[in-house]
Amino acid sequence: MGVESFFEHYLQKTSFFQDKSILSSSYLPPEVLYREEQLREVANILAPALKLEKPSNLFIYGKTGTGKTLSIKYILKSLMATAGQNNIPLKAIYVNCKLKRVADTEYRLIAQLIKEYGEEVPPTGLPTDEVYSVFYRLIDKEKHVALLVLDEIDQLTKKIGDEILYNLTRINAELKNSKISLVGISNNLVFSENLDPRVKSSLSEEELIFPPYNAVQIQDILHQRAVIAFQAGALQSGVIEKCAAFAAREHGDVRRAIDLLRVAGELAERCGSDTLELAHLDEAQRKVESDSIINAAITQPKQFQAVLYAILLISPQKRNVYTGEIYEVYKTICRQSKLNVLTQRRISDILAEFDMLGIITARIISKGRYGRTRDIAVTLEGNLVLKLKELLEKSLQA
DNA sequence: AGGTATTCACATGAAACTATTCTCTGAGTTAGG
DNA sequence: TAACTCAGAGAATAGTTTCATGTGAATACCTGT
Repeated sequence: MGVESFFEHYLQKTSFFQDKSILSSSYLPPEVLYREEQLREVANILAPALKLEKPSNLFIYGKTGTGKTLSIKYILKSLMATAGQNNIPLKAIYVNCKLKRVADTEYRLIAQLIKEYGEEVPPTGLPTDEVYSVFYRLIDKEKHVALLVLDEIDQLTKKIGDEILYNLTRINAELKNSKISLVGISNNLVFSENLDPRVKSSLSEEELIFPPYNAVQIQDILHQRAVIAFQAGALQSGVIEKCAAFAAREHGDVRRAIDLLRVAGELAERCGSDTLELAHLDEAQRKVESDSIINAAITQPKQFQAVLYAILLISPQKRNVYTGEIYEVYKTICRQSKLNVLTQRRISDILAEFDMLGIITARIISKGRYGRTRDIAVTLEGNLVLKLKELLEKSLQA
């Protein structure tokens, strides 16, 4: 079949997706299922903002994919709608603190807030105090209440400490006209434990926990979306159930389930099937996993790649690899590809990061008289290892 | 045999350094009046 | 004299190095039997 006729054929064929965007993580459904209680609480806590009183600061905990972000966005949306109808000067700002180069440092977070108020501040070169005073000026210019939602706030403090949170809680003392309330969202359930007590007490005036969804709930949520996302009859029976079961096993992460469903759909579509079958789900799961790992690996900087390549070179022969061995191999790799050789100290950190990313499994063991080291194992399946090795080799040549 | 003390090979932490990107300031220069 | 240019001082940030300290358990070394 020629390319042209392939395109023709492609156009003719109707997709069994009706609206794929429903399955993307940015989709905001008209109704949030199984979070009634949480929604009610959040609404209760934030409602005073409508009367221009400062709502209590709120802290929301819950594992990934438990609907935290979705719920908050949902609330903010209806809150703003009400405020708009009644001409209430209310401003809601949602910031994801994890986004690189957007809000992952104190300076950038404030800069981002300034942007939300319609002004710009240079990306660097200014003292942080300067940026703060610009922000104060902007926010205090006209009387209003600001709701500041900091998503993935634990990432922020992990990187740069909790000083910034202290500064944020102190903002109100500096303001004459306006008031600002903080809503922190964290994936880490024990986040506040290693926080400055002053910060902790003022930040968590109210606390809320989002429990994981169970399998039945995940099913309903998937169903709610699948009905609009797919053409009628596009799903083989049992697909949603199986998808939900996968996710429930992974501590109730709905986002994973939705991703899985979308990828399975794309897969099924690509191989020309009329329906989304159970087999596609299995394949999708493999694909999701290996894609994310490959992607993580090849977007790493050169030095990281060199380290990973070193690991992959040794790992087939041995079950357990130690830091020292990796470092030796790494050094020769560096010399071959004209990279400068980093310290073992640095490599140690890089290995720790790979562990966090889930590319390797590392645990610290003591070999008694023979020292202490990371015990590193590659958990990827053989096929993936080969593929990765190839990609890394190519990348390091260039 | 049983109990300590050592010791290894790193881990982990903190601080300092380097390079890059960007702003702001003020001295010196230029061009027009 | 006003406008312009350009070097230098300062900031923020990422990535790294340097220096310092921590650490779990296999071994070496005792000790008294």
